[in-house]
Amino acid sequence: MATLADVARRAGVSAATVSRIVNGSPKIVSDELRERVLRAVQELQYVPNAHAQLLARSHRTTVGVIVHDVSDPYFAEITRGLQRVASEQGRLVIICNSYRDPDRELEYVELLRAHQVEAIILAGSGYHDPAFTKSLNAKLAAYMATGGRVSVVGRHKLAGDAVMPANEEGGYLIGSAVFSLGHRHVGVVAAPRQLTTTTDRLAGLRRAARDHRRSLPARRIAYAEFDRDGGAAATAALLDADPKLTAIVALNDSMAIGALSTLRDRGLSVPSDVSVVGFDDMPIARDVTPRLTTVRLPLVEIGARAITLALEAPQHSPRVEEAAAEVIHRESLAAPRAE
Amino acid sequence: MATLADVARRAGVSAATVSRIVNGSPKIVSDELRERVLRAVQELQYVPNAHAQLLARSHRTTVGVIVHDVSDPYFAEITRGLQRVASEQGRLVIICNSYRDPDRELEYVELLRAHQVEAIILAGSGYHDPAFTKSLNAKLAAYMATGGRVSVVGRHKLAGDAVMPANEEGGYLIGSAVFSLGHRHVGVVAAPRQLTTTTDRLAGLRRAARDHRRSLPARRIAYAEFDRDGGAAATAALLDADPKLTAIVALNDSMAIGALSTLRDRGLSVPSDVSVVGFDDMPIARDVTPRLTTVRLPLVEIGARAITLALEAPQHSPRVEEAAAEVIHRESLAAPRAE
DNA sequence: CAGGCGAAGGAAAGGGCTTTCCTTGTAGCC
DNA sequence: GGCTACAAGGAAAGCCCTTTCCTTCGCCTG
Repeated sequence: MATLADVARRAGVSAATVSRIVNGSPKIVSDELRERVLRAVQELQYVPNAHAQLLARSHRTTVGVIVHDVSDPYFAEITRGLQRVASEQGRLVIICNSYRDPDRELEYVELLRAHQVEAIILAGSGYHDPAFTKSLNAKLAAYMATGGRVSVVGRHKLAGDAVMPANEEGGYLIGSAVFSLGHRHVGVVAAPRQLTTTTDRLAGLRRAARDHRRSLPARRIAYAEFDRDGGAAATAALLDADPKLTAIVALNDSMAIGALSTLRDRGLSVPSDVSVVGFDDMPIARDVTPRLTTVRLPLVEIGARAITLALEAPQHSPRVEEAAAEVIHRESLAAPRAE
Repeated sequence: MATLADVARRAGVSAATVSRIVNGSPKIVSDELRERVLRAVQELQYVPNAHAQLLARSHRTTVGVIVHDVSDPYFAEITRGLQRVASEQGRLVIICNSYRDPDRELEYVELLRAHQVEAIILAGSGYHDPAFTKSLNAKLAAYMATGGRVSVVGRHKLAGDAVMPANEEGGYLIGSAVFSLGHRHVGVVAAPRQLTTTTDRLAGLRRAARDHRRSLPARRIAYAEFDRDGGAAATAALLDADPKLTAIVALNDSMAIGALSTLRDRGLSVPSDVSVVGFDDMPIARDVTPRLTTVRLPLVEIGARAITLALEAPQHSPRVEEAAAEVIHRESLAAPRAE
């Protein structure tokens, strides 16, 4: 691998000159030397060692983002918004998938610190796990103490800037849509209960139930993995427990799609037999049959705002921004059949 | 930010000792010193600077992968297989999204080289673009000349190990399935023609047509972006040009879903009016209505094999491995209605 | 013509870590 | 007791760059 010194030797100049030319420093260099150096760079196919540069330079230009899984559309959207701002600001972003494993999340914070990132953005849901939250906080505090910037998406009980998706509000809106149509037997297909996203959305649902003089008994809430197969399994369990269900609220679109699949397998049609609603408005929501009624969160914007907060100068007190939720009405929700 | 030297000072030992303990070197260190050092590490929240480590160490442990877009399920699957092997082998992987921009692809090769990666895996489709291929080859050659390893997924005319998805074969299989049912008016929803993936799949389709004494005239092939909306637009164009179409072959599942959407908008039902088939067997293929008949490629395995090739010692001549395609029969393909 | 100034390039000091090679001290052996 | 041998820790030489001074030189000014 050719080094700066090799180039300098070949061009017959000092390392300083090569560095200045390669990096386009404002210092004036004669055209002749520039020419020679550039030729040497070409001939040797020289590429600067990024690690040496990072070590020698003082300022950082990389930010890290920890998500559950970028291939999940929810995080893909957030990441897209984030990347856009990052590019605009000349920052590189390192993406880390925690796959919802708290330990891995901890490791990644360490890794990003090791890589000297300028900011860490935590985009995954928070966990109801005091021990974990405490150690995560400790790690982040150590990072922030040395000038690192942190921002989070969602509820984390972390001292840092945050963008809050309106999960509770979204739950309330979609719940109201369902209850106001007259549904009385409503099942909820929920994600693991240790995720704050789950409890927040559920809380909104409960508030909507109360407002409509309905209740959401525990037996009508099935917890499962936060994906299509989890949704399918939870729906099956709900249906077995109460065949009279007229509506199913899934806590995200993937689970709603799983619900659709189970319903189809059982010969129940949507929405005439059972209504189904989702959450997140993933792109695929408009392409399933029936098209999914769901809650839209401005995910791209959430990502963009999270990184913007992280890149701006820190304030005295942590800033918290809300991102509004909105119900997208499609075909999968209808009034229950008259009994 | 605490450094190794800070830890050494605090523990009252040399930097060498700290390094040995932190990295678990085989050299024996007394329990007492180990104890003191570990305590200092804790107290200072020390995390080694990854760049300094990479600079000081000789061996590389990171690999880079360039894909079109990880949030595309096709690449998400490949990446998953790749990540699995990487973790098993103790390697970190850097993911780069080229968004199908050749220039960005070039830049990323440079960036990965700068980051001293051990191997580069090119997972995107090749391009029919001699100028680009040439400069990419030059960059990769320079990288390989200094000990870098390269492997590619798909056809790239690159001197390196390769895993070849059976695109031609897959095209042939799905084409045969369509033609053997008696379809005579078959439209193709194709991706941009400069992608080798497109031409390979098309070639298979043409071979199937010949075998069944049919043809695939140019007017029945519509090229568009390789995504859902591209598929929807191309389908509309095809239908406008020839309303008698009885089958549509989309070159990937996203485009097939777009086709389904256009068909639905026009009140045509699938498969009774028009059959639709896709390619890639993305997870969502079984969840749309009707369930999509498509071609499965062992994507996770392709990713795993690509990185395995890259990590193994290079052979004299580049190795090329084939990955078989298989038709997955679901509901979106049926015989054409008798006229 | 001395003195000063600005332009152009180089020397060298880091930046934080790994690792080889040394030094020191102790145990073991005849 | 004198010697070897080995265990345990440290000194210091890199790894490859950036950047801050310095030096040199030609030119202008008074």
